[in-house]
Formats: sequence, structure tokens, C-alpha cells
Amino acid sequence: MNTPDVLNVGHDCGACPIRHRAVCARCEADELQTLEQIKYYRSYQAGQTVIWSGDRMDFVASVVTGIATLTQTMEDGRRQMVGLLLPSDFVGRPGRQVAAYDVTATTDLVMCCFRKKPFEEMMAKTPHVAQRLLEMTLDELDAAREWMLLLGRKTAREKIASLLAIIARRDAHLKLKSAKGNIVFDLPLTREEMADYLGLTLETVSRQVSALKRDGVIVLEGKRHIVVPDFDRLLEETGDDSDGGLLV
Amino acid sequence: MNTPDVLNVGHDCGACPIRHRAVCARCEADELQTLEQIKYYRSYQAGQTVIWSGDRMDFVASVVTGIATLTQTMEDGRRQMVGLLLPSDFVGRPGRQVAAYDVTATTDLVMCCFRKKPFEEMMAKTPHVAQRLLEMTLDELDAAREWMLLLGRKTAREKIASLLAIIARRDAHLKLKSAKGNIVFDLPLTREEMADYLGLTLETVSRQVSALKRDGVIVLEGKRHIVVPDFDRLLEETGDDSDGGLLV
DNA sequence: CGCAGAATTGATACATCTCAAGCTGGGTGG
DNA sequence: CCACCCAGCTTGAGATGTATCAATTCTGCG
Repeated sequence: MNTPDVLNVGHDCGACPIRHRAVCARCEADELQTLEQIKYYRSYQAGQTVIWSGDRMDFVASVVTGIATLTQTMEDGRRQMVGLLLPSDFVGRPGRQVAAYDVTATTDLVMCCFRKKPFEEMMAKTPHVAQRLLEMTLDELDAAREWMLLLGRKTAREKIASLLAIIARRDAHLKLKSAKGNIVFDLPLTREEMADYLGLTLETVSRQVSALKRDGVIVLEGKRHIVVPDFDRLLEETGDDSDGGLLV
Repeated sequence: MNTPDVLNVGHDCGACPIRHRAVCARCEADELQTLEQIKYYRSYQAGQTVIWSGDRMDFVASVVTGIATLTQTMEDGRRQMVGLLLPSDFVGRPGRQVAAYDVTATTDLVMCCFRKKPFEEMMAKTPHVAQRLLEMTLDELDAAREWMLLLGRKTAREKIASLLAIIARRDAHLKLKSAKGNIVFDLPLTREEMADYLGLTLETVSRQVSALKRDGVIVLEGKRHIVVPDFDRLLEETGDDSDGGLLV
């Protein structure tokens, strides 16, 4: 039960939901054809481990649907999430033999995998994949640095508000809505996963979520369904600059 | 006094100390010639600000000598360092108009700058610069993720030990020594800068440095000069895996 | 010599963690 | 169909690590 489904369905890249955002976004028709030949799909169930840190890794991949996490674990069990992978995000590092982090499927997950060797050859030959990968990596680095500010300097309440704002924005983005005024979304993470993201304990997460609820910043329907009556109010709670840090 | 020296000396790239590690590491002779035409040097004094977050930025650059920091500041003044730039590290992002972080010279600093426009054109035309930049960005992303584990999950003592270990390793690397046994180096950061790096206050940094000294993990000669009698002992204090996390 | 920035040290406050007890809701088997 | 179960979550009380505020002490330098 711990092996993923491997599908060799020759899915058409042209109809792929992440076609315009993933590592292949810049590819021309002929480049897509090359990719189609080395790609295959794997799907994982919620909770399944995709890769263990230290494991040999013979592929790189794009998340097609679902959510995965990158985590680091210390010897005594302390865990820190270091990446949250959404559809179109890239997993793995060209040129590296061995996984540096644990990758776990948080929801049911479908990944579009490329065998590493041919993928690296393709990167060397055509610039479009490498260009897009550079762009995506720079974006991830920016995200990591914002995350560092959160981990190092924000209060528990600010951390929770920031995480909710991030998820709300991404969710709005996927649904092609704007992140304004009244917003509704489902939390894709358990309290424990939120804690691992934020460098907190799950109890503190729970308390601060309750506090934001008490203060009317959010409304909870069940444990996971969240209503944000006023997105600007939520943003005020994040501690961030009010102008939203637009990086042009 | 707040404008950097701009030097147009036609330094020979072949003799550059960071020739084999910087963004130009992979360039052929003819590519270096192109770079020589668009490059110029700037130098800054210790403490000078190189760029303010939000400023228009018309160049990208490599650190040639000295140390610079990338920091983010919240409205109420809380600061978090998000990057520590050593010789050969790259500053700026191709395709971005505006600086995302404050860049500050921690020591006297010399940077090799490229006007952004021609640099971007060169990236589009020749793959070597982009390839190397991708590699460097992936390395930085790994470093950022290790830093996130530090910020989110380590104790103050572990944070200090980790920072000392990182600096010791880099210093050993620059001096082409191995990081083992007895090690000696100078701290390039003030207590406050260390605090900004680690997500602590400067008082806590001072206390934990004193504690490590009391426990014989380090010996202080003056405030900045540090002797590590037993590097493995220091590593034990970092909380990291004993096998040093070798990413092959 | 004396000053200013950097660092240390102390006393106290407070945010978050830890340990522990109970709740809730959805699924399962009798 | 109900009772039970269990993972996920909430809440409480107390412990603890780090921040805060404040007073000295270093150290290098004009």
C-alpha cells in the first residue's frame, strides 16, 4: 500500500492544468514532445510519503494536483516544514542524487515525473526549461525569505494570520478570484502541520486560531472551513507592511 | 559620504579571486570579454547601505571581497536577516526592477556590478551564466531551508552553536583548510547582527556566547576572535545530525 | 583621559511550551 | 441504528526559555 500508483497514460501536455505555470511553461511544441516521452504520472494518497530525506531519487517532478510538504526532522523529533508544494511547484534538484528533505502528500496527490537523466540532458540542450526553473527557484527563494521573517520575528498570532493570508491568497489565485473583502476557503493542513510550518506547537496553533475566531477576524465552520469576513482586517494581524510588499 | 566609490578599472577577470565560484564561473574566454564590457566595481565602507528595500535597482552584482547582509524590517522595527553574502555570492534578481531587501555592507565591501539590461541580454543569449546562476540559487535555497529549521525549532544555544559552525566552515573553506579539530576565526558580525541572523535579542546572544565559553566549547580572545578547541564538540551543540548532512 | 559604541550581566515579565484532561465528529462493527 | 472508537482538536494549569528594561563594564580611539 506504500507504493504509489504509476500511470503511463499519455496525457496530452497541451491539456494539462499546470501547463502555463510549471517548469514546462515556456516550452515550444517540439520541446513538449520530448518531455512527453520521458514523463510519467504517479499518484499518492493523503498521508503517504513521497520520498524520505537521504533516499536515492531518480526523478524530478511537478505537482499536478494536490498538496505536498517538504519537512526537515531533527534527531530528537523536532520537525520544521521548509516547503509547501502546490500545483505547478517543482520537486527535486537536477544534479543531486539524494533527496534533502522528506516529501509527504498532505492531500491526494498527482505528480508529473521526469526521469532525472533525460531531464538533465534536456536542460542542457534547450534553454526554456532551465530558464523557467531559474525563475521558479528565485520565487521560492523569495518565499523562503519571507518565511524566515515569520519564523524569526513574528508572534504566534501574527504567524497564524500570515499563514491564513497566504493560503487565502493562493486559493483565490487558483480560483481566479481576487483576495479581497469576504473570502472562504478550506485549510489543507492539520493543526500539527500548521505548527510545523510556523515553528509552534499544535496547542499554540489551536489557541491562536481560537483567539482570532473570538476576535471576529475569522469564522470557523467545522475545523477546516474558514470564512474571512474582511481580508484587510486579517492582513492587519499579520504584522506585514500594509502595502502588501508588491515586488514588481 | 553615502555614495560608494565607483571604479572603472578594467580588472582582468582571469585574475579575479572569485573567478571560479561566482556567477561567471562557467564562462568561456569570449563570454568573459562580454562581461568585462558591462562590468564595473563599487566599493562600500563597513556599515554603509548598498541598497534599500523598495529602491530601484539598475544592476546586479557579485561580492568580490567583504561581507554584506540581506535584511527585512517590519514596520515596528523588528529585523530579520535573510541572507549573508560572502565573496562570490550574487546580489539582485534578473527581471526585477526593485530591491526586495535591504543590502548592507558589514565589512568593507567590493562588488563587481553588471548593468541589468545587458546582463539580462547576455543571460538570454548564452547559457553558461544562467546555468551557474541556477546552481547558485538552488544552493541558496538549501541554505535558506536549513536556516528555517534553525529559526523555527532550535534553542538559543543551538542557534549560536550553529552560526559559529557555519562561519567556521566557511572560513576554513576560504582558507582551504578542513573544518576539524582546533579552529580559529574572527566573527564578522556584531552581537546585534548575530541576533538578527538568529531571530534572538542581542542580550540572549551575549548570554549564550558566554555560556558556551563557560562550558569550554569556545574560547574568546577579545570580543570577536574565537577559538574552537574541538569542532566536533561544537557540532554536538548545534542539534544537527552527527553525519553532517552530506548532500551528494 | 575620556568618550561612545559594543558587550555583559542582572532582575523581572511574559509568550510559548509542556503535560494533562476532555471534547468532537465521522467512520465502523455489532 | 446505535455505541463505540479514535484521530484531530480544544482547553487548562503550571513550567520554562527568551524578551525586556536597566545598570555596569569593556574596548578602541580621538
